[in-house]
Amino acid sequence: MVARRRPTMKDVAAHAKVSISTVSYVLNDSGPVAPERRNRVLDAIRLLDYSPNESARSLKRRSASTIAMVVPDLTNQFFAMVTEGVQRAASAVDVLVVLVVPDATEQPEENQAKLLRSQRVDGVIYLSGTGSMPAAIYDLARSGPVVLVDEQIPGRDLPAVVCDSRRGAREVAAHVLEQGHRRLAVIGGPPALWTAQQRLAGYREAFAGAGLDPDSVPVHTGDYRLESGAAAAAAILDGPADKQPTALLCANDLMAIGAMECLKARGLRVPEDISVVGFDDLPMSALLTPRLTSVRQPAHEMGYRAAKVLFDLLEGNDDDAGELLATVVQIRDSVCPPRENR
Amino acid sequence: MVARRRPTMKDVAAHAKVSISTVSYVLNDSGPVAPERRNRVLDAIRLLDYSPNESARSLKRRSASTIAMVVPDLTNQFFAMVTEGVQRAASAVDVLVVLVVPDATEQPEENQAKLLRSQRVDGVIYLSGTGSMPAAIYDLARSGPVVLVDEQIPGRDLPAVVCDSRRGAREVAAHVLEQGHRRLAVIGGPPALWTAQQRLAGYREAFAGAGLDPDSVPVHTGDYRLESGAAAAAAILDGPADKQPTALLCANDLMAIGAMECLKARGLRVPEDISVVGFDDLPMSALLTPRLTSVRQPAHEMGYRAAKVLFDLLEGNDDDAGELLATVVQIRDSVCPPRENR
DNA sequence: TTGTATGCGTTATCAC
DNA sequence: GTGATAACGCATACAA
Repeated sequence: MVARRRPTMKDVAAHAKVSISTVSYVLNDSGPVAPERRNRVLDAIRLLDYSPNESARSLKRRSASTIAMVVPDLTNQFFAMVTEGVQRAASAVDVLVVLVVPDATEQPEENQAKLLRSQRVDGVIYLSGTGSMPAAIYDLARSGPVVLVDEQIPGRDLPAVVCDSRRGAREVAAHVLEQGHRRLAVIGGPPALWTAQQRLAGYREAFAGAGLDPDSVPVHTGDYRLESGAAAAAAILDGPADKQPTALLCANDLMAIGAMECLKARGLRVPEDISVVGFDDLPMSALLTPRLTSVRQPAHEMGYRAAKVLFDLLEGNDDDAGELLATVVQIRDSVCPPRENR
Repeated sequence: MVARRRPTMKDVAAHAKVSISTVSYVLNDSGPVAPERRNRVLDAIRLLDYSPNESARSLKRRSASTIAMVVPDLTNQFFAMVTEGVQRAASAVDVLVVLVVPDATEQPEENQAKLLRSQRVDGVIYLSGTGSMPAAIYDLARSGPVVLVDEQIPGRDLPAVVCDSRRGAREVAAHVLEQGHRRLAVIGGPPALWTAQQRLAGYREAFAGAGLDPDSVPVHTGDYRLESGAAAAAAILDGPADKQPTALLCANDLMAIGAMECLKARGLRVPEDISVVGFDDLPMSALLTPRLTSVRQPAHEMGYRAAKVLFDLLEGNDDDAGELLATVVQIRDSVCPPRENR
């Protein structure tokens, strides 16, 4: 393979026997050019297999046509879907998406901030998964637009695209209550996370709506990961025998799955012995045994919208949007009436 | 937020009362500079919160410090893990990864080729998932380095990082045969895909090794997706009642899962009525009921290695590496001896 | 050791 | 309609 130099506009101009500016004009039709000469240019471009050097363009235009997507863990299908949504929106407008997966063992702050300042990306879409980045993030936001997905930072008002988690949580909880459950337990997410707070709030609304004292329902705190769900379930089962819950409300599917694993390991059946619901409706959740009742978030759509918001911001439109996307409860097999009602 | 112009080297130079080149020298320590002046520069940089414009750098250096990762579907956890591996390797050397998820509805060829030619990326890591891109890919390879992951193109010799699928397949199949199964059926992947061919070959080796005529084992062709596994299973069950298989060898987990769904829907139990094995060992596979016996591929490692190979190529080292990575069979609950041996 | 000047490939301004 | 030409921000050969 001969490592030949890529052709530049100059080469094209020479071949087409026109000036460089003319080539530029046809490339961006940013100026008038006689039909005949335009064709000569087009031909030369094809002939030389020319394509513009985007680095030079970026330099000139002061914009990289690139955004960054920060995501904690691609293996989580929910995050993967959000990311795909971002990708889709970006590629529709010819924008590149660079993937940033902060390594837990380093402190990403400086790196990410540097990335944005380096002008290699015009903006960033941020999904921390932990809710723990106020300082770093906010620094970022001073150098360029940042939009949050699936989370929100209480104090500061960064644009964010989120779901109505509270409503979704209220609805699944209501479903469980309708089945007759009265002794419940919640496995919640990281208290620092907005979504975790919202879901908890939603559960409590449902409790109150069903005449249950929200404060009477024990809340076990997890971290949205599978293992923490299992641990919480174990803690619950190890609690006083006389008030074992008949249903577990888990703030996400991963923890619900962990909880189910734990129950299974202890010989308990779901839902006959204990009902379980999750949140997120991961693709895999419908493949479990029993199929997990959950709340679907439009993950792909969230990513897509977030990207749109970012693009708006980049174009100067201060269209903060910010409506809550809708969730929908997926009723499946992991819930049934409690034993005493059967 | 005042949209102030980002500082340039010139500004730094002015503040530090040195020339532009001196600033450049300390930035890349590409030249000698007196300690005292170096400090002045460093201070100015900090003071102005300066960071170099990477577009300008790319233009000058003729390299973007960016690679592209082409992946068909992030929702597939195997692909997600490979991608994370790539990301990890890249961020270790300060290289950006742009994510390309070809939309099935467009023809990606031209777009991708253009991306590479535009010099926004220095190289590409390619994972088609379908094996169907000879032309487009090969075009790509003329404009810059391309390395394949988890696949290989028969005719042309592009660098590729793959696993020893054949061996893994041989080993699971052997495991199944050891359990006493003699009536088997294979649900294979897309015949165009190298991995599918390898796995099929591995199965056949095991058959032969167990004294079975490889040609006597029916092969149903799927496309590596869940639905196709279900369809294939349905086709098998609808076959002649007198030679129903006692075990299903599925060329990947997704199809195995689809098959299990189908079996379950028809009231068949796994593994009591029929054993099932997969390939890939997706994280979710160990969470199914029954837990799926599968072959683990070091997905993360594959991505990591692929990125390494690409970087070597970019630095001119023609280190094609190319050893096969090892797989390891994960024996779990979806296989048991056939009924007649119990 | 330091500074000046030129070029990287494009875009855009301004004469012609 | 068209074509010089000056930036864009940085790196570097070369002169001082």
